[in-house]
Amino acid sequence: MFEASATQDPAIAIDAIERLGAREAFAKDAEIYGQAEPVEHVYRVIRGAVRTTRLLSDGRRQVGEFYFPGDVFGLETGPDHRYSAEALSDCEVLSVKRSALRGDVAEEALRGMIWDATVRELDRTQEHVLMLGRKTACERVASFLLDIVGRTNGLGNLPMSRQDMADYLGLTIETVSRMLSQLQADSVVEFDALRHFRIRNQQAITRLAA
Amino acid sequence: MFEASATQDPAIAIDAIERLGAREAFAKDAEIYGQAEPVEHVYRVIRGAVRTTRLLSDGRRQVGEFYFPGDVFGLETGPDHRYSAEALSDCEVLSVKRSALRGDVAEEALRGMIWDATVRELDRTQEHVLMLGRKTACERVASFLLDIVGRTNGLGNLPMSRQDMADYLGLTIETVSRMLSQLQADSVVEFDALRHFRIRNQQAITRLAA
DNA sequence: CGAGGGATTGATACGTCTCAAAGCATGTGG
DNA sequence: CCACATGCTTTGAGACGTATCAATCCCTCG
Repeated sequence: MFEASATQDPAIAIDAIERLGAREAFAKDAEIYGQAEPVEHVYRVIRGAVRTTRLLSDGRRQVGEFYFPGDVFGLETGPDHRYSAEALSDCEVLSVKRSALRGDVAEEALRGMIWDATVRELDRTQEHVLMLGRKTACERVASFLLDIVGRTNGLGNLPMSRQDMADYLGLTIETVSRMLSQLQADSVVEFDALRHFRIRNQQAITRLAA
Repeated sequence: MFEASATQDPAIAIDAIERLGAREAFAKDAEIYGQAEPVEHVYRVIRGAVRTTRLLSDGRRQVGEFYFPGDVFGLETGPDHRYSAEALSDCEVLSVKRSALRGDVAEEALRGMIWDATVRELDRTQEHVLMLGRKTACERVASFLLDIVGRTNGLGNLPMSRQDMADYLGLTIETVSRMLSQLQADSVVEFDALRHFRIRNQQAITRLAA
């Protein structure tokens, strides 16, 4: 259960979800599932990007995570979703009914994939806790940019708005904007468009990410 | 794998870990495992309490979680620990070698228990993210007290220091202390000892926890 | 090309941190 | 059993970082 999935060919799991999964398309900002809805499916991003969000009663919003092609989401654990999931851009996802996973020994590979995804999710969530608990605004933004680059093959594309970034980083939109401006002024990164940047000083951004 | 564990008798899993696990005792502040050590065991608290912590390079500390009797910890996911675990008080834990879990169909119940514990861990970590990202100091402290009461059968015992609380809540020790004083002044809680309190106004603390 | 909404920048307010001192538990030795 | 020493906790004053409010900018899309 633990080490097995690390050593097996990931293509087997991909094959399993592709055989069982239904392809679905969502328009930008469409809800994929809602907070407090029952957990019925597991999803995998094919194209585009997805965010999960959670609302406090007075409207404060926290973004749980961003998901890119290949990422699995919807792994939440209770009977009901605690986060809702929305399309960041027009996107396509594969979805598999959780009930399809029960008792079928042939889908062991798919289970392994879900275990791996859960483990990765926990890992990333723990990193998120460290960031929100102990990093400064500048460090959070730097960490975020570095993380995005690492997850998207070095392309500095930001499919999310500044508000989404702020709600992920536990900051306001103005603070995010100021930090981005500052990083650019310090020649750490360079934006050639609102949502596209490149790293100009790898060493500096790595140090700033703390 | 998903629903199965929810419907099965938890006593079976408890039995499995008790049969396989080795009982170990740790003195207050002793390290159970260290950051960057290989992940070899899974643990369950028998008596006392445990904290997991993570250090930034410059010494800033984040407490990941507190664990009480019955809780499973050490579930971290990569080959190496990203958090270290320490005894909050003199305590006893059961530990099971992860390698003992591999390929043994008879230990399915134990696997189910680990799945459940991982899921609970993810759940709590997501709650932690929301708290650190979007709650005020007062709300964090109120949430924390409420959580502790919920996890320890209504006993308002705090086995951790103010510093541990601060590092869990992403605050300083002084701010935690001020918020506790304020909650007490407002008759929301009452401390009869440094580490023992009771809730005086359930409605108020629930509202403050946001 | 013009309208609209997101993003940036600026000035100020506020919450939390920092530094410092005093208070209070806990444990030790007389 | 008391007195003291030690370390943790509380309280206070001031500094700092981020939020808030407001105006302008500038992309994007129609």
